[in-house]
Amino acid sequence: MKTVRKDLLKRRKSADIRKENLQLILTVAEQRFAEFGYNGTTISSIAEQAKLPKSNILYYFKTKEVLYKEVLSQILKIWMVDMEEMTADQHPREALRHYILLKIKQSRDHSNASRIFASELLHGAPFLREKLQTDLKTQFIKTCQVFREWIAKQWMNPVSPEHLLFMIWSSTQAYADYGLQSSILMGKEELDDDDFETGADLLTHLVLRGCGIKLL
Amino acid sequence: MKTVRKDLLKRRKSADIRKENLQLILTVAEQRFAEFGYNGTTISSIAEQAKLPKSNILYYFKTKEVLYKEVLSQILKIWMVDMEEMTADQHPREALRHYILLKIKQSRDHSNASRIFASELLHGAPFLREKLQTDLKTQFIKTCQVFREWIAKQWMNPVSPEHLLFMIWSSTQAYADYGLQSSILMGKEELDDDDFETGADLLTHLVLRGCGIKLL
DNA sequence: CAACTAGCTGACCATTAGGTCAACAAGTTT
DNA sequence: AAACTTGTTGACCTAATGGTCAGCTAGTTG
Repeated sequence: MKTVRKDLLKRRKSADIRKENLQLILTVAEQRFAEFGYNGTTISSIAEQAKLPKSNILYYFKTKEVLYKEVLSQILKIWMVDMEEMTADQHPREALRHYILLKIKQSRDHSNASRIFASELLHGAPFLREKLQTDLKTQFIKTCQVFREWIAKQWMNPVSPEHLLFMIWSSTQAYADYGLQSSILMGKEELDDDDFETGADLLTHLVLRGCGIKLL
Repeated sequence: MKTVRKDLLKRRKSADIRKENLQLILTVAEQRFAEFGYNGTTISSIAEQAKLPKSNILYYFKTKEVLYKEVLSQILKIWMVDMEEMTADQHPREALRHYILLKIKQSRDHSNASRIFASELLHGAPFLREKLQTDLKTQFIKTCQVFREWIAKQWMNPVSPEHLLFMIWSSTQAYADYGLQSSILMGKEELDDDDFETGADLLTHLVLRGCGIKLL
């Protein structure tokens, strides 16, 4: 295999090799961690699936913990981006609708990342605590502030910003976390596009109506 | 210790011993599994916390898997009870409000159980799949049917029963699963009674208004 | 109280997992 | 192409973990 590649595609530069392997390992690791959790995932199993020897994984990531943290840090970024887009000058009708849609899409498109994040929280966020207390908290406070301004402008009813945000997070997150349960209960192999759409619609509707936001 | 107990409380009967120890082990195991997951929990750590020798745990539960399954099966029961209470002849206003309240209380009072359940689902429900497909699915279908009848009676808008139920599950469940995250973000040690109440109120409000159920 | 059963436990074992290392191969630089 | 850096890997080590077992003690029963 490798010799073939070498012959066909010339020799790979060191920098490329590094980049490719890092990416490969991170991708595979994300899959495994999502499915089996931190303790349930072995370096060997990652190696096997990546078709690399175990030692090679350890060459790029000194320890399993380092690898896991690397995976995690990428996830938190993804998780926070969408929130930044909501600003006080937007109308909550569009802003919330948009945010909910993005968040549900994320559950579909980055299901592994979402699940790792959830699992981490579930078990007390041992590796993520600090970042939660700093990065995410900052963003959280900002977003709550946006909600408060919307309330001040009487664009929405005075609901608790914190709890509203939790509620949106959990409901959207659920399409990743509990996607399996849902599909089992509905007798499907997997949730389909329609499910994600119905979910997004329902949630948007509940939130907008529940917060007394005019639907236009 | 033991000799003291024996002297003070007479000798314990075999049956009692069995019952007490089983209960003790199950309780401790639930704590550990909730905090560290299946793979992250060692029999030794359970033994240590229960102040029993490891062998004694293995005496009552042949394997770790057996113990875990026993913990799980108790959980699913708890998880399903509340749902049964909703029936078509009740008005959704009271029925849903009541259900949401119970479910959130459950997140508070049985936080460990809730988290184990969540973790199990998150990782593909390896030990629970069957029971989901049978017991829970049956109840799920029943409850969706109740929702449909409410819709037929025009007591609520025609929303997707399945997705509505998912949404209630995830939002209430969140107070157990993400309780830690929430408290970190709000700068508290723990979620307090007030939080649970605010959460329940908000969610109830969103659901009732969002489903067009008259608030009285 | 003798025979029996249930509860208890330390010593032991096999497997596995994370991680090290030394030696070699492949790229890079001068 | 020699010297050097980066990438690769199998063999090896150590610690932990799930689980067994033989022998013990404590309750039960005829």
